[in-house]
Amino acid sequence: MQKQLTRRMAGEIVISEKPGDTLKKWRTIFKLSQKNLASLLNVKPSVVCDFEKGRRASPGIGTVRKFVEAMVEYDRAQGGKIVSSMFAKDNNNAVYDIREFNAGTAISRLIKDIGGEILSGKEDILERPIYGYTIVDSLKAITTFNVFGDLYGWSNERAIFFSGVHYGRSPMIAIRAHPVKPRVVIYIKPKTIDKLATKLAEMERIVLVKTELDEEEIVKILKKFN
Amino acid sequence: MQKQLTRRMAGEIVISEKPGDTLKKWRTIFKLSQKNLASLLNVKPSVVCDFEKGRRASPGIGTVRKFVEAMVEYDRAQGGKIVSSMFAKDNNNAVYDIREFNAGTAISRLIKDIGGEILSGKEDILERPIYGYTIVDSLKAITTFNVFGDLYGWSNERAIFFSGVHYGRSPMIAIRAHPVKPRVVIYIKPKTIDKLATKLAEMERIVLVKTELDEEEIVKILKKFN
DNA sequence: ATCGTAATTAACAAATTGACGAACTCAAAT
DNA sequence: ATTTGAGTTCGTCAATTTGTTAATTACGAT
Repeated sequence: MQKQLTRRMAGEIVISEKPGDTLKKWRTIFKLSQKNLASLLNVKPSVVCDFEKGRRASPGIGTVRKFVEAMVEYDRAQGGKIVSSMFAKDNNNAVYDIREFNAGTAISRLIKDIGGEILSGKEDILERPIYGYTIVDSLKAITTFNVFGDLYGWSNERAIFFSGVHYGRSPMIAIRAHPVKPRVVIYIKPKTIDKLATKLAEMERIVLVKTELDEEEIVKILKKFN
Repeated sequence: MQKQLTRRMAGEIVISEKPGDTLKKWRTIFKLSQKNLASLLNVKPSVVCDFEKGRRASPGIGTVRKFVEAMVEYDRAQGGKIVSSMFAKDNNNAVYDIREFNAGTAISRLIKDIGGEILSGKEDILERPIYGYTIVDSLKAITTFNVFGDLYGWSNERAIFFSGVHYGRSPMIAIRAHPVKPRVVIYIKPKTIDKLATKLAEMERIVLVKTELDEEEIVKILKKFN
C-alpha cells in the first residue's frame, strides 16, 4: 500500500506542470513544515523551498524518491493515518467506470442501445462519432476536487454518464463552466429534468439524454462496443 | 487516460530499484528500438542506452518525463493501441487473476499456504517480501501479444503463477528474455519440469515452485492475504 | 513593537547530469 | 565472409543539480 502510494506520488510529481507545487501539495497533505521535512531528509529547509519554488527545474529521481519515501515513512511511524485515508478516498471514487473505444461509435447507436430518451440535441449531431465514455456519481464528482481532470480520457469526443441526478442542473452547470465539453451527457435515472439543464445543453450543442437503466446494466451493454 | 499512464510509468520508474530496467521494460512494451526512441527524443541512441544501463544514478525528472511522454505520444500517433490495451483488462483472458497485497508477504509463507514444492531457490531469498501476484495461462500469455505489460501490476516484487504448463521451459525463457523479473514463479500442475527451467531460475535468482492446486483453489487461499 | 516561526531568496563550491561521438560486441541477414 | 542492426561502454565537457550559509520577507501571537 505504501509502495503504491509512493509510486503514485512520484508519478504525479514527475508529470506535473509544476513539480514544485505538487511536492508542496503532498507535504501539506502529510502535515509537515518545510523544516520538519528537511530534517527528515537531513538537509536544510532552504533546499525544500528551492524544490517547491521550482528553482531546480529538473530534480533527480533520487531526490523525488527521497522526498516521497520520507513522507510516507514519516506517516507510517505516526500510525499510517494519511496513507490509509488516501486509499479510503479511492474507494468512494466519483468515477464508476471510464473506457475508450477503439473505433468511433455513432451517438445515435449508443442512445438506442441503452434505451435513452433524447432531451436535447439536433439530429445533425446524432451521427457524430464518440470514442469513449465516463460514468460518474454527480454528487461525488462535485465534492471531490480535481475529478474533472480525470473525467476526460484522451478523447473529449465522449459521453459522460451522471448517476445520482436529481434535477440535472448541477452537472450541466459544471460542464458549462468547464473548458472541455463532452459530446453527450446522459443522466441515469433522474428524478425530473430542470428546464435550465436542457437550455444549457442546447447552448453548448451537447446531446442530453436520460436513461432508466442503472450503472451496472449500462456497463454491461457498453462492453460490446469497441 | 494517456496522462494516467504517463504518471504510472513515471512513478514506476522513479521508485524502481533499477530505473533503467523499468525504462527498458516500457520501451519494449511500446515496441521501440533504442534508435527509434532516441530519434523521438532528438538524442543519440547511446544516450538511451546510458539511461537504461543506469550510468546516471539519478536522472532528472525532466528526462523521465520526456521519455514516457515520447512513448505515449508515439503510440497515440499510431492509433493508441498499446495505451488502450493497457486499460482493457477484460478482454485479456490470458490473465486469470491479478492482485496487489497491501503489505509484503514472505515468499516462504506463500509457498507453504499453497502447498508448493520448491524446485529452485536458495534459502536466503525465501524470506523476501512480495507485494502481489498474477495468474496467467502460459500458452495464451505467449500467443497474446502485449500481456507482458499487464503481467506486472504495481510491483515487480511479485509472484507469477503459470497454468497450462507442460515442461516449464517456455515460461522461464520468456522471463529470461524480459527485462523485469518476478521474485517467484509458480507452475500450476506441470506435467514434468525441464532441467533448463530450473537452471534459468537459478541464473535469474528466481524462486521456482510447483503446486498441485488449481487456479480456483489458489485464488481462494490468496484471498486471505492482504 | 517585537518575538518566533515558516518560508523565500541569493551567492557559492562540489558533484552529477545530459549529451555526443567513437570504438566495441554480438547476432542475424545478405 | 562481410555487412547491417541493435545495443553497450566510455572519455569528454558544458550545463545543472545538490547542498551550505546567510540574509530577507511574511505573519500571527504576544
